[in-house]
Amino acid sequence: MDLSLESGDEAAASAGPRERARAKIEAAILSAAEAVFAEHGFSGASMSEIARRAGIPKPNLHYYCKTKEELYQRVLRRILDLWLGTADEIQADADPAAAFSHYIAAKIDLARRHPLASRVFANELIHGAPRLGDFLENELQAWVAKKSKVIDGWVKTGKMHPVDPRHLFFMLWAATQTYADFAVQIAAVLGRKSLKPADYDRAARQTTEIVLRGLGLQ
Amino acid sequence: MDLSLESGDEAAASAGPRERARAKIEAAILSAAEAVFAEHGFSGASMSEIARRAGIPKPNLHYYCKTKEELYQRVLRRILDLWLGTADEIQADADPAAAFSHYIAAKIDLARRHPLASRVFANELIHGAPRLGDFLENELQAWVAKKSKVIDGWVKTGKMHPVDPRHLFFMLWAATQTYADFAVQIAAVLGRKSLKPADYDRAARQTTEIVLRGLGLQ
DNA sequence: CCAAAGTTTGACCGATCGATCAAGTTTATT
DNA sequence: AATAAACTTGATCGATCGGTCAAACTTTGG
Repeated sequence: MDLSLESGDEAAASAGPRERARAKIEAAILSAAEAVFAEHGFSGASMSEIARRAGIPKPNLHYYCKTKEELYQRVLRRILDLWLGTADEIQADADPAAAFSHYIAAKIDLARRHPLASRVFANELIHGAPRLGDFLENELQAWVAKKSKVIDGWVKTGKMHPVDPRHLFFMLWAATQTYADFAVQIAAVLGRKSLKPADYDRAARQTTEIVLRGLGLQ
Repeated sequence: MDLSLESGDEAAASAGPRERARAKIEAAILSAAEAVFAEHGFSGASMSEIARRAGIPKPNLHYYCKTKEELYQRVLRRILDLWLGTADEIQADADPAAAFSHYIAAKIDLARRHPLASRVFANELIHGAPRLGDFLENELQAWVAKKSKVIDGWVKTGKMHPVDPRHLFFMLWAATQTYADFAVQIAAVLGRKSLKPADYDRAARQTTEIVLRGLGLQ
């Protein structure tokens, strides 16, 4: 049964103090790394700063993550799983209006709760995704193909105006993630130091309205 | 009249071979710098690689641009002017539907013709705009305020559904620039090596349709 | 034709980077 | 208690970075 199998990062359920300490340190490392990678990009991020923010000496950081590349891959993988976890509402038997409403709300909520993750991913894409492996061509494309079939179905049954589902997703991704990736710009235009909950709410409401009406769902 | 005033980069109209050579070199430098900054970000970009792509030795690059910071500022300034130059169609006496159509088309055309510029700007925003000075708070905010008044006017005269113009701009910026900033992702999902003209056309058409209908303009 | 100014370039500098090492400490096992 | 394994850390390495220097070369103006 192998109950001693470590489940990765944080699920140190019933374990000795060593496992628990290790889980805590690895969590601190991943959190610090995400912040530094989001702020400075891969090249600009330094292992020294990540170690400092995680509260450990630099050689100790290398003990847990052999190379900067490996640390980045760990951070990235966590983000990709977060990314693919959304949009379970878009299914054939769902109501299109409700599904898109929920999707937009969920995506903007993701931007609010995980802005650093979004920025690391955006940074990776901007620079040509040199460290993303085959995620885009395999996992993401399959994800889009599956959801596109659902939307094509809605179109064929006259439930919404005809659209190219793929470009629709590009638009939804962009319109929602912009509130994480380009938050500085948005905050500056809105005259704030940082975005408030009301800003995200208004963004979600207006984006939903325009998109639903634009798709003939309202 | 001071006809000898150099107008900056390339307008070496009637000048000696030295001025013309200088203009050509500076153009090569800015072009190379834009490409390298877009690909690697500020920290990741190296003066050596910029010099190599511009076809000159590194000390010669420093002769034309004292520091990496100064070179980046020059590249950035050129991009910001390009950015603010769009959207002259959004004016009080214009037809809203035509104005938004033209704006979306112009923005996507900008993404197609200047993807590197868009990526440098996006990269700057993602990392908190540490080198953007007061552009966001001054120039951009004023730009948005001016255009927002126009849109507010259209709303008050019942020409379109009520919206918060600022969030509308966030959506339009995101939906159009995504075709430059995240072109790798889009190309991968569409199953292409790089985006084709038809992709941009379809993007512009569908984005325009959804937005116009969403704003009650169609 | 000559001196001054502008331009080019190989060699080099200190700083910082990712990564390693070796010696230490702490914890788990028997 | 003893041994092995896991973990910690100051010191240090070679590589690369942005930037400089001084000596050469080229154009310009008188």
